[in-house]
Amino acid sequence: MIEKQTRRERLRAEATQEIKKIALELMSEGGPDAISLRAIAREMGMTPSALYGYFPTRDDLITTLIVDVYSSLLDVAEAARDGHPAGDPAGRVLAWASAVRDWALANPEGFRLIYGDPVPGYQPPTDGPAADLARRACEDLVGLVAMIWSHAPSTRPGTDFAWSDFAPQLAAHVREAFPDLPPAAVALALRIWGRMHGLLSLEIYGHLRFQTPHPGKLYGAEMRELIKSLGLTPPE
Amino acid sequence: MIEKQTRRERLRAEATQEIKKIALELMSEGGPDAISLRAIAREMGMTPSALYGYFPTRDDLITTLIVDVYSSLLDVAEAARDGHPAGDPAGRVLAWASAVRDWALANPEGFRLIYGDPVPGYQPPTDGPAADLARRACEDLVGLVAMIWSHAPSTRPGTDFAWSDFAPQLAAHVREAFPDLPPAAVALALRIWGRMHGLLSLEIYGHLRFQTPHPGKLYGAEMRELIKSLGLTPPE
DNA sequence: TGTACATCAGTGAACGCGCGTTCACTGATGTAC
DNA sequence: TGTACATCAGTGAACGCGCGTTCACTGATGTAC
Repeated sequence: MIEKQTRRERLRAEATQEIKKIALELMSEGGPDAISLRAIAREMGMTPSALYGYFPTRDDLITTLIVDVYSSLLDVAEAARDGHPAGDPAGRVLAWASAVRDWALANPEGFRLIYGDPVPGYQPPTDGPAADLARRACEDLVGLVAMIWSHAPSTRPGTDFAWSDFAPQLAAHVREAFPDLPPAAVALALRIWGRMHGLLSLEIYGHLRFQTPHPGKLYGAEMRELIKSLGLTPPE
Repeated sequence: MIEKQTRRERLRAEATQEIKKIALELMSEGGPDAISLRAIAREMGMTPSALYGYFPTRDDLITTLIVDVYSSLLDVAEAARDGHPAGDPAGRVLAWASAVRDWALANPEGFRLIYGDPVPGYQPPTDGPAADLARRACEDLVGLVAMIWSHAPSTRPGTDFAWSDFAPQLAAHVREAFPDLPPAAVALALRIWGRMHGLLSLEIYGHLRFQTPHPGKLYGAEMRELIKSLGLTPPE
């Protein structure tokens, strides 16, 4: 009996998964606004109203989609980073950065969902799970920078940053987790984020198409130069 | 009589301008898909069908908008660059980069129009004026790098790039315009583009909101470190 | 300067479309005795 | 094991909406004599 109850739940979970999968496919074909409940229903051979048994509203679907997709990105990136030992900071950073790009190329719709124009009419919640994930991404980066900072204390970007240059919540969190880290390290983390995001979003949005057939080479060069500028030696 | 003929044309030009202005306002309020002929007509106190006297179709409006906006960005950036003498490469680069950011902050809708998700259902032409403008932007950047290259031949990013790493058209154009420039310089130009675009699009799309109250300081630090890494000394 | 005609900006009604969402319902799947 | 009931996934019709685009038209502005 419990098993049968579970069967219903399993079917329900599978249907939910299929809805999300089809939503992403639709988006990959027609942009963010192609995610319509009617189109999903059509694709699934269902009635539009049937979807209301799974998501109370279209915006809830979108929110769920973003959280799912963002989590998967971070999971993949963190796993790649942790594939290298703590003694190999350059390897950890490069693995993390490469994983982010690989994921974005494999899931361009997901990348657009997270970083692109908000879906028409969709207002992202300022708190809640999505904001938590953004914070987690930022913490990952600061963690990587902290690791580098402790390994290669030689050359440092000299720009003077103060804790007041960052959001209070971020500043407080960093100072607690990494008491020895100066504000300039946080600035560096955000700048690294910018460097990755820049080449990546140009590539994903097709703006490098007419410039280079090997966007990955640019990305790699950028990351390796970053490593070098921090006093570490990148792998071959 | 010619004067009266001209008057009609002037009114027509003014109406065209107003259509475009309102389209951008609508987009700034409601995202790219808020650009609807009906909404524009509503805002102008006209009938939707009246707009067909100015643009044959909605997509033509969008294309015109993109070209307009992109041109204004490049005009502003080039003017800022040319406000510094040829003997001051760092000044020229920084002025150019600052102007791009200032423009983007003043015209976030324009930035999204150029670099964001394509407007739903809109397919950007692979050639034509929009592609020309992208090429012009790229040439500006390569020009700046060429200028730096000739001023500070000391430290060079060592990554090995070949001409085959770039689109044939771009490679040919650069080799003709700057015969002494190595492929690595073109790679550097694209990487600089990425650095600017990264922080800028994170800022414009609101992803830095919860991280820092002074995104401009990050951008400035990034640009000044770039200058330094190329062996130039940034202004104070 | 005055009249007859041409131009052309804008009107208003209509078309077919896809959308999110609601609501009363049917019928199959699971549960309790 | 068999029957009576509850649950709940999915149906199908309907709502009101905004959209791009068309088409025949009106009426003001400009032109030619």
